[in-house]
Amino acid sequence: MIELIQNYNSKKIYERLPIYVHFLNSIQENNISSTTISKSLNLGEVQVRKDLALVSGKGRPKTGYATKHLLKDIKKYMGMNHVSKAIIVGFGQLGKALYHYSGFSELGIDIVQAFDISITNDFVKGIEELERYCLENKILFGILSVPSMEAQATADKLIRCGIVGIWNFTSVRLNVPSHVVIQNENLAASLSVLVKSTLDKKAGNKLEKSKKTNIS
Amino acid sequence: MIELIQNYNSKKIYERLPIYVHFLNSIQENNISSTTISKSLNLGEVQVRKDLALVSGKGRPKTGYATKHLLKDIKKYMGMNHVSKAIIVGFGQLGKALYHYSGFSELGIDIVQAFDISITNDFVKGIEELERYCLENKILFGILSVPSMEAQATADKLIRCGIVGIWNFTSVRLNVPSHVVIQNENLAASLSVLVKSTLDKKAGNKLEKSKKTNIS
DNA sequence: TAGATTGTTAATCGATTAACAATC
DNA sequence: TAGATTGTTAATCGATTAACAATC
Repeated sequence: MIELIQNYNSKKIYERLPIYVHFLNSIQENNISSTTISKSLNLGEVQVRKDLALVSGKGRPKTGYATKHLLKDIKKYMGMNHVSKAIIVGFGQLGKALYHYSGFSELGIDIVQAFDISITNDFVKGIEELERYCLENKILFGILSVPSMEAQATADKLIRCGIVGIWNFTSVRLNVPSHVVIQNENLAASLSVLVKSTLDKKAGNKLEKSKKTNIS
Repeated sequence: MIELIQNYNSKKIYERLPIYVHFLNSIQENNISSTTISKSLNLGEVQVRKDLALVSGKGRPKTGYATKHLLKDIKKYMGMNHVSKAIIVGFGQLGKALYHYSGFSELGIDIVQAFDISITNDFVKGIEELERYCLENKILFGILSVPSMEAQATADKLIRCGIVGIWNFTSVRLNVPSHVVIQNENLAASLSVLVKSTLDKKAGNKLEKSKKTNIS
């Protein structure tokens, strides 16, 4: 008999692991249990345990996990043990806000430079310097916060500069070659989801269901 | 025989419908096919058709959907046919960027006012005016972009003001009563997902899998 | 009529949760 | 030993995709 077990680790776990990292950084205890984590973060107890088992599996019954050790394992798994350098293109209000956002560094991400067509202050370089800068500094990640009109052209340029991961804040659905990863951050759509979910709940639906009942 | 069919409409569809709205607003054609939509937005053809069937179901073989009609049906389904008023608390760089973000209005969302502890310009009111403003104007949605330290206390205050949907940009996992909907927008975690996914792809994994093979 | 396109059922894939055995 | 907690398998739930019938 041949048995094939595939232990998938879902994409969703990638969203939760940074949350654990942030939490573990904030506590003092040397040991922490999955129960405590799950309660603090409003996540399922089993889910937390499964996540941790996948990336660490060094928990001990009764005592839980060694905080430091767990943190190290999660960071290693997520590639946070070395710094990932990212640049921003489009230094409007959103680009500026992201540039100064403080939550990235504990996750091993460093926004090293911003670019824009107009140089408004010391933080930003002109777009014409983009290519040389990215190639010289081996930048892999780009944050796209330009006007929609320029989204695709700018993405194309980023890819020519060696960027392989694009965080896309524009409303344009980018076309990119298969070696490039796009993460869309559609703020307007996201707020819409909140509005609709809230209206659903007010109307008494968890999620709307339509039910057909056939009796034959 | 009793047959029970439940036609779930997933949460995920709520993320796609605004994307369709934006796309439909951008085209000139009177009719549009699901094939064209799916190609333009890089979505599965069947998925688009299923989404549209759920909210409209007025497509015609050979011609597709009447653009105007489809747009109306999606908007109605999502509650975009009336304006949802939202306020922002925390007028730092991120709050400012969101306040001036232009993508919300076509989705029926209007950010009507910003609040902060310090009144830095004409757009913002002092936090002490929050309660009266929200109650008087029947505000249901709040955007939380305050420092993490004040996140929970501010959320509590919002809820006392009648807010039932909170778009949470802080890294705090809020505790709220069951009638309140939270949508977490964890920017740091989101960029982490991009980094990890990109590193995966570079390493040649679609998604990492661990395989156990037992032969007995 | 032929072909393009919709709409729906069934199958597959992916993610979470429940149950419970293992262990410190 | 008892009890708290981990780790894992099986079951359930949710979302997408494939196959194909219906129809303009």
